[in-house]
Amino acid sequence: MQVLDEQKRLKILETAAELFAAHPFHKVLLSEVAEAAGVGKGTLYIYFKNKEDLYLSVLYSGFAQLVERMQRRLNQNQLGPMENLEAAIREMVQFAYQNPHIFELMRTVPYRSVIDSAQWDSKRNELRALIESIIRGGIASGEFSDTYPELTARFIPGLVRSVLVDGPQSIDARTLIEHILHFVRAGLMNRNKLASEQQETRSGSR
Amino acid sequence: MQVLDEQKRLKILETAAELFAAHPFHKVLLSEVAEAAGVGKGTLYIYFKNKEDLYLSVLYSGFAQLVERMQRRLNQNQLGPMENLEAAIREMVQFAYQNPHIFELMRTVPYRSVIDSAQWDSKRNELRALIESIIRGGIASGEFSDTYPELTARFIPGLVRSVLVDGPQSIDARTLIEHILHFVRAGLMNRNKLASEQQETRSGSR
Amino acid sequence: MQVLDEQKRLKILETAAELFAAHPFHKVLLSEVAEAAGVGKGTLYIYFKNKEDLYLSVLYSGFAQLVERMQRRLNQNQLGPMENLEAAIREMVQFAYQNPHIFELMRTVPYRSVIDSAQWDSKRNELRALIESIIRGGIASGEFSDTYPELTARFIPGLVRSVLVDGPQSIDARTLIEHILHFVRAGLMNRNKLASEQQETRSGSR
Amino acid sequence: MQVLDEQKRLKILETAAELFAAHPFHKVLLSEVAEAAGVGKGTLYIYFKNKEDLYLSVLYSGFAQLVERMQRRLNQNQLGPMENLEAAIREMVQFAYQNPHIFELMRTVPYRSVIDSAQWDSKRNELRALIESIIRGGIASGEFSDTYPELTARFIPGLVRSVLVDGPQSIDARTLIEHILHFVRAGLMNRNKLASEQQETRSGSR
DNA sequence: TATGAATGAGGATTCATTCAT
DNA sequence: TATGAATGAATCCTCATTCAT
Repeated sequence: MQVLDEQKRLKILETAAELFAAHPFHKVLLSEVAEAAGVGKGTLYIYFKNKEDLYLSVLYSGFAQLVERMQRRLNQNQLGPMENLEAAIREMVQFAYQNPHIFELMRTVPYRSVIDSAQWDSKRNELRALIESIIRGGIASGEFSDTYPELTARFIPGLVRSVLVDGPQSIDARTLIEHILHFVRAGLMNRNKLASEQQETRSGSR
Repeated sequence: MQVLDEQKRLKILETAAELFAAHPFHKVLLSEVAEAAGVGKGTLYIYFKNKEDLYLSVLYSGFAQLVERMQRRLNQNQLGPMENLEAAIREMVQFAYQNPHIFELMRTVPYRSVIDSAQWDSKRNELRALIESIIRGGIASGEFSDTYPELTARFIPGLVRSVLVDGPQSIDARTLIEHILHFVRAGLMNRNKLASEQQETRSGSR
Repeated sequence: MQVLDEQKRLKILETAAELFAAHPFHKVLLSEVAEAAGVGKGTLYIYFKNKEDLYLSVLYSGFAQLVERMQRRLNQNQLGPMENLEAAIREMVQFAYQNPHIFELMRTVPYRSVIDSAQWDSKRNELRALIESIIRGGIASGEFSDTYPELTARFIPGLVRSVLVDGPQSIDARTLIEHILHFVRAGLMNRNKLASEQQETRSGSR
Repeated sequence: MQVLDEQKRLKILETAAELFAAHPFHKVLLSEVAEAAGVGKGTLYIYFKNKEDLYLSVLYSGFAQLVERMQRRLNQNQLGPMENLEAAIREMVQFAYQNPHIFELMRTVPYRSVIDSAQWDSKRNELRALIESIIRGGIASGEFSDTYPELTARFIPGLVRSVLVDGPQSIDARTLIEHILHFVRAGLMNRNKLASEQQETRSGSR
């Protein structure tokens, strides 16, 4: 199952992603995937062990993409914690709208299956860790205040997902981002710092 | 399809909920559901039209239960918006811990089906509407401030669910409730009211 | 896989036997077997695990039949060793003409497979043991002389089989039986006894 | 399909013989044959028309070898019919021990094929004819007595094979040869000649 | 000549659904 | 009403064969 033509593998993955996004697993026919990808049915079995492997590969690769995108974006421009968190949320929402089924999968891989699920778990943890590290950064710098950063790190993707349950069409991305940011900012806001700033402001205006 | 033995119907629903929560739709065999429920395969078709109907019924009945509980609690004691919201969240988390299977199923219906899934959708909307009405109540009374109450209403169950995907054992209910409440309070806090109250406080303390 | 309707199971087995006799394994379609047996394709899978299991079941049951027939015939009428051997050979040839593919299988089950192959080996050994016991009986009674009865016991089915390789049509059963008997009699003839009998005869005729 | 590299062709044949002997036709994959033979899958199609042709070629070449060896040995030293028969049997057993795969394949061709299996059949007939001619020679010279030489000619390879199905290790070649010879001698013995010789002997000894 | 990636016809197998009991 | 044996449409998957390189 060594990959032979990475280009072809990607083409299949892409095509399958579209179909799995549009229909549930058991309604997606491999014959359709093959045709849509412009390859023979047998070819699928050269690049993927079976239907399930193809499905999980779609999800894994999508997920890996998201994590990679977020990481790249964070490394790109060194910003403050809040800007980082905003960027992460924007990236996540954007990705979620483009790949609604990938995000749906964040619920965990449905069943302990073929694919090395340790690989999976680690990828999921990467996302969580990424968000958590941003939060902890903010706490360290005094900008954020959070008693349970590890819970908050799970909340954020959960907020994105909660809206997509009804399909992305139900709300536009911009609004969603804004509202999530509102909640996250409010929840992480350092009251003490805020209070002392207000104090200063009041003092200065006198 | 007049329901004949409500006890048996519930037993089937319960069993199916467990299985559908543990495995994806296409991996759940009706023969397994029947066996696990201690009925014959044919019996399933007396109580449910087909596999998909069974699936949707699981969702519907689960949500109906949750909604009913929440409504009862809210009617029980007439309180202010924040107390109501707190009660709703407590109820929801409690339910999630008691019925992890049902809550796990709070995901997209696997496919836009031939079958009329309106019934199930409407139950889901009821939950949303319930939460939303609490929020709108709070806005009306000036206690809350929220630009998109309909989004917030989706966020709340999403927060519960986001933590449970890794299994309820990963966090205790009390902590989860606290952290959700923290975020919800922060997000809904009426800054103006808060500010004016602080103003009053400061004025009064002088 | 508990047998449900033994009658139906036998019908399938019979039908499959005919088809497997007429065509090699991979040319026999289960759809054809099902149709010929007057059952649905799925029904085959109620009674047999899969195609291979069906195939091996055909062979095993055929083989068991042969052994049983031979045993019954031998028990029926208590005769001398030579008569027994003749009866066994007649039975075997007759069976071979009726079930050419079963006999072909005496070569050992093609590969260590699904079916409990210990069951198989024991059945094959039964046939061998049956013949061998007849021979040993003859040796004990002084009618036969054989240095390697265990080899001879293998020779006899081998003789039957050697002719069937070209298909039963190549020679008629009667002639085959005669010729096999000729060889077996000659090979097992007790020369000493013969000689002494001849001696007696000559003596008596003087 | 001009043969290009006889060495490679033989390597393929050898490998295929092993695999076809070890597994039934439909379980032998050409990909496995190719790999085991150390050639590409496509190469098989340069040397053989298709899978069936490969199979038949294995049989043909195996038999051709055996026939050739036997013929060479018979031509080598001009002897009497019994010595020839003995030599043939020794050669056959020896070959069987050296090439268990080929001998194992001395079974019915799996199916009456599209492909012309006449070639292979004719090789098999050559073996038979060779043995038969020895027998007929013996009959002509009065040394043998046989009502069905064509059957006997089939019996002899059948005797060899019957023992080898359980693996050659089960019996040593020398014993097998002896026992086969015993049966063949006994079966072909000219009773009249024997009788008259005995008569002579008795007469002479008086 | 040699290769092995690609192919797709062919067929085994599954499982939701039916229905005689 | 309850059952589970029977069904066969639906579909995954295999593997002999081809052909561009």
